[in-house]
Amino acid sequence: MGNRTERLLAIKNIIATRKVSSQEELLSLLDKKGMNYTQATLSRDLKFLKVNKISDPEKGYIYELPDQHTISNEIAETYAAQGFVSIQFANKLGVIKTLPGYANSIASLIDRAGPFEILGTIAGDDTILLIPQENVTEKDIINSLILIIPELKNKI
Amino acid sequence: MGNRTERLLAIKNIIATRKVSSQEELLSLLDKKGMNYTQATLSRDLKFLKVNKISDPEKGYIYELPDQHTISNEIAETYAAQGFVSIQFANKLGVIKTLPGYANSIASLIDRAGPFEILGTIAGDDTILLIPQENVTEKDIINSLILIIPELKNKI
DNA sequence: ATAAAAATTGTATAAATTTGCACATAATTT
DNA sequence: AAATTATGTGCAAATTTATACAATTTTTAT
Repeated sequence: MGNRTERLLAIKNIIATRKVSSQEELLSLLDKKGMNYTQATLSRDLKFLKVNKISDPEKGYIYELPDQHTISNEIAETYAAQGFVSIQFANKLGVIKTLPGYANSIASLIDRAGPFEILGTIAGDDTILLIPQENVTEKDIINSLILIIPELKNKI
Repeated sequence: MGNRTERLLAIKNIIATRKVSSQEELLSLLDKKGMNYTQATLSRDLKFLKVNKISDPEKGYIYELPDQHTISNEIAETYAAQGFVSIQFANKLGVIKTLPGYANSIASLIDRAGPFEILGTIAGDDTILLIPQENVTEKDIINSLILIIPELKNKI
């Protein structure tokens, strides 16, 4: 019946709007809207809606609608990979060379992904300094970079 | 017991490589590599690595490294929004007009996101036919589109 | 319109994940 | 070097999420 559809829409709406980190929480938010169901139903709904649970600095983990994610793709990555020229290591530091002007955007991509292998980066105009975590090998660093920008695989 | 960094790398590696859908499963995969810990440790590790749990058609939900996602929506989305011209509704159907040649890529974006409000799409060269789910309003459809391509907000 | 099949949901329970506590080990300070 | 502090981990309890089953409603086919 229309009831389920209505509930699914409400759930999508809530999750798109606020940070929800458990089904119980979602349950009580729906309750306030006069829709009252049980946690089991929400479990099924979330699966149906393909809702993901993703890391959030504030609340640990929160639900997220799948759409957002799925979107970004080759276009973005290709664009990033385009500016990448090379990477070399010396004295436990990594140095990435990029086309002029690309360093900052690539570095920010790395920073945003924030893999634990990489403590941080400093970017100039066509150079990125990359500070690795201790006990992490060059190969580990490269793997984590490829994970962030898959197209790099062909350029390293 | 090996060291933590080594374990974290192994976990990243496993998750990047295969579809893992529970910590127990991950536990036994590590076990096979001679690394043996407890599920509680993995729980903490996954949180540390900001690993997400995302919907997967095969295995229900699987772990995914955060990198992939986060990458860079703007570029891809802007690109998509660029081709969007208008949307209109008639007889319970939606019709999206796009710039010539854009219809397919935009439609595939919608299909990939697969919001339940939209049963499916059919794309020509500059037109997308959009078949809504029953009992879903035009506003619901538009909201779900905006969720997929936020930049559309200004063009609708 | 009616019987059969399919879908929806709650209840109870199982399974999966997180967390408090205790303890060991490593790092830092004095 | 001793003392203090921080970090990592297992265990068990608590919390959160998923599911088997049964009751109920909706849909489909006859």
